[in-house]
Amino acid sequence: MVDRGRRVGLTRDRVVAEAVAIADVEGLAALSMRRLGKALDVEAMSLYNHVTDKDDLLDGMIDAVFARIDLPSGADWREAMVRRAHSAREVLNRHRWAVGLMESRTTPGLATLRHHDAVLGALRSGGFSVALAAHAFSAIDSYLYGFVLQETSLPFDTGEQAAELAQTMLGDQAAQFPHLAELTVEHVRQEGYEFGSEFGYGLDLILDALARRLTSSPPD
Amino acid sequence: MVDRGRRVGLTRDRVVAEAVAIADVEGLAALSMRRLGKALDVEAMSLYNHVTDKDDLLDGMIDAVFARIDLPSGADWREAMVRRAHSAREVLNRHRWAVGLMESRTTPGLATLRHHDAVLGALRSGGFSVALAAHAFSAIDSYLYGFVLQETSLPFDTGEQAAELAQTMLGDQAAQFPHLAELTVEHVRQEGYEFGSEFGYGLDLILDALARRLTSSPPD
DNA sequence: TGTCTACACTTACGCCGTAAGTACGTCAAT
DNA sequence: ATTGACGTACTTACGGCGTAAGTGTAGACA
Repeated sequence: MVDRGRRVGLTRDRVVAEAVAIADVEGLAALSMRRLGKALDVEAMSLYNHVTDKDDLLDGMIDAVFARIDLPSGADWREAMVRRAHSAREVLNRHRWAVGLMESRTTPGLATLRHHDAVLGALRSGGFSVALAAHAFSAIDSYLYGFVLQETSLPFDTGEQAAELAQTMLGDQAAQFPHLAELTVEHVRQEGYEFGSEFGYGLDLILDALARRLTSSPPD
Repeated sequence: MVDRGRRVGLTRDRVVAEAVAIADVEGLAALSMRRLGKALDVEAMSLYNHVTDKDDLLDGMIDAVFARIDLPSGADWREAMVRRAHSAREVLNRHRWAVGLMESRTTPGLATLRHHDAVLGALRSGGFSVALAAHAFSAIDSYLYGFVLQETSLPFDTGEQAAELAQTMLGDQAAQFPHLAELTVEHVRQEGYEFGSEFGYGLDLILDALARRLTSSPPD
């Protein structure tokens, strides 16, 4: 029988943290209770002393991710939004499984609530009405999650790889999809193109429009 | 032995369509090869004559969803974008599993390519440069997917339900999250509020900003 | 010292995706 | 009319999954 006296006590946090680590390295699909137990030197069933469910574990993982995103800070609301958006993008990219998982989670954890509250707070003290803050929050977060969703599912990193892949995918059907072909040839196949740099452009679009609503304000 | 002479031939399309139907009604988690086989009156393994993998099946399902989204049409690019965005939102909402699944698919199907090509085409003939069309495409789709992602994971439909839920979730911690509390009380708890109506607002933000870039154009 | 509690353990069940091999209906060529 | 190849559905089996249920033991406190 294994020596369990000297065990460093398992905790929910340790379990969740290890689950995050496994999902990062091996993908969410590879995360099973048995795999997680092995990583923690414990049988799968022992994990259930710290987690009610696999679902509960997944909830915890999402919350752990939110805890790593920088809260917005600073007097300038716009700058604060930009910084936290980039932080969020970076964190969600480091944990590629997170966005896809969000769809199925419905009960936000503490860090998630704290994060959302801070974002709303930054907007409010930037002069946004409650209604406009709600609009801004929804628009920015939708864009953020959607962008990361697309970004993480891309099977390439650089523009060159993208162009290559696009060419083989389009294949001889290039004629059938002229605009995609055009995009590939004239835009993506540029020295130094990266899809990631699109992020700032779209974010600016939204923030520009919000700024205009804020100053020339009909309050809704 | 079962009568298999009179069988209506299985096809990839029939298999995919039934898989979509099951995922719609019972959720993606309930979709297993055995479950799908049962629905088609066939053993699980027979499905592999029409589908190389479960992954291949999932690819097919995503493509089937894209096939149901209206292509943009009409002379006015903005109106065309609005219509196709609403169509996409509606379709993705009817197949709640789709957005979450997109994250893990990397090889787009025919309908998907056709759809993306048409969107780019509508922008180009609306006067967008290749570069601006790329920006617009990325921004709009990110927003679209992100919005639906959030929308489908909401455990409520009306503002009242949302407010109720928010109140119980915040609980006595309302003081800890003042801005969320404020939002709930002053905004969400309105007669007739629905999160869904946020969609148009954010979309307008993006389209407004794009229109401005288009007319006062530095071409990038 | 004796009892209680917390936590890790074992076993077992019914699912899952799919590799491998088999049987049969259909149809073109003989 | 017979044959043979092909397409398709079938059976069996394997290793892995989440987790219900029950067991054993080390450490804390009386």
